[in-house]
Amino acid sequence: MDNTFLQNKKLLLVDDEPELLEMVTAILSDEGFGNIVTAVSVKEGISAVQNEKPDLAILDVMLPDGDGFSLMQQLRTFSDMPVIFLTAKDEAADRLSGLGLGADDYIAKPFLPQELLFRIYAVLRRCYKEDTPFINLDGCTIDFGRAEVHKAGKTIPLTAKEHIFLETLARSEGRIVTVDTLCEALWGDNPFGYENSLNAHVRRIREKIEADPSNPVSLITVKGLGYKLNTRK
Amino acid sequence: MDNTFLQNKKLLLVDDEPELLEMVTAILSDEGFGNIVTAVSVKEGISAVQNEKPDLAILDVMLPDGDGFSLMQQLRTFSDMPVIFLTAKDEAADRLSGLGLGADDYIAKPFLPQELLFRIYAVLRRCYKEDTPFINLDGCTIDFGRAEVHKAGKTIPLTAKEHIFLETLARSEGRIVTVDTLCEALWGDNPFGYENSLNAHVRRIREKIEADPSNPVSLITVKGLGYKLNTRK
DNA sequence: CACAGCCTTACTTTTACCTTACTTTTTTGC
DNA sequence: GCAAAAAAGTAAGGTAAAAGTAAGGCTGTG
Repeated sequence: MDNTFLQNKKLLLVDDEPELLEMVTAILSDEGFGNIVTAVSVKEGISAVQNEKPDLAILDVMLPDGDGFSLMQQLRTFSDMPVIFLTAKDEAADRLSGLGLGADDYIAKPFLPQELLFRIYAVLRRCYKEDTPFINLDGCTIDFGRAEVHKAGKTIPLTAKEHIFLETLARSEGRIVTVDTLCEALWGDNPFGYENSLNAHVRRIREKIEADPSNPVSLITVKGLGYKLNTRK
Repeated sequence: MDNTFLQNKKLLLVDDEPELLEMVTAILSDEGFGNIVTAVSVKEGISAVQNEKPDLAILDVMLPDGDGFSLMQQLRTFSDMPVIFLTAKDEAADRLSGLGLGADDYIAKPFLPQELLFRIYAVLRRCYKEDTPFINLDGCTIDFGRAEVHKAGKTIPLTAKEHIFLETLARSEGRIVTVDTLCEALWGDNPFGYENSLNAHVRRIREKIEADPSNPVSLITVKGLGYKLNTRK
């Protein structure tokens, strides 16, 4: 199983013991995670989530100014990021409060480095499996890492906008993505007046990924609703 | 947190101890899971996955004709369904083999029923949170995320108006929705003079979702009041 | 039997999207 | 910093699918 694409996810670690922070950070860096943020309190944790927007939070249950559970509850008011709890005491009551709140996993100290890593991978994999760097379409494959389309032996480069467009569609594999959502992904806060430009991009993308751009089989328009990307498993 | 939508997921339980199968099945049924399949060996497990296509597998590590790990490895050759291991001995080595293979979680016996449930929810939520909402009707299912009807193996696309119409009805499943409400959902602020057009849509929708459009069983008219959508299950 | 309310079907209109060529903007290489 | 190339955006005419319209036909009710 190739998990390397998960290593560029940003991890947030909240614990008040400096040695533990250091140890875990070391384990994670060794493994290849290059994007680790730490915090030592509930307060710091909250602002770290808001400012850094990590992809996964690993929270100690015991914190100086509260506990990991209340930190998580506060998080949940504005984010549904995955959360793993870390705790000194392996008590059933604690496990249940954490999992009951909707945590994704729970690890009791002391833990083996390998177990921590595996659990992190398991959670990340499930949460971000759509971020895989490759997808297969009917007559071609898209390599998001390289921003390339491979079709009939040829390699066709994708432009920036095309890349975002396809990524947005790929993230909700097969389901309809509205024009509004796409415009927002492409043009940000003020995504108005670009509908026509979107059309032009659709055409150009079809020329790259479809065998017959005028009769698309992968990038499908759903009149009045949006577009969808048919992936081939 | 509302997890009820996860309770119609199909669970596969593989264990060779009848009492444990029975106990876990009882826990799950009590909780509201209505779709539980069991198997007692690696061989049975494999064929259960192929025939029943469950959404989650809960595997005992010890099985008469092999172990849960090899069962999982065989599964992985044709499915990436989520897997939770269940084991008598809580040994680190076991945990690591399971998680290392890409299992989603690992529960040591004896476990608290609550913990089992929470971990099942955590895994299901993670894996199916983006599931498109869909509903089952008498002879077909409607996939709203894809705007498609699946009937007798065929996939029939829904148009924008049909989509809104069905969504409006589905939202108050089974109850009567007035013509006024429907018109407002379809034509917004000034929903007058469209009653006839609504009729036409009703007909077209029935052609898509009913076995016999002239004798509807799902999309029912309630004379003088409106329409209702009979859902199954 | 007459009427109301809905069904059915064929037909017309409309709208959302396609297509293409062209213009403007951004990026790249020298 | 400039010119060339690439990417992105704009505009206009075309088209087919979707929506709307209308007319005649059922069916149950008073």
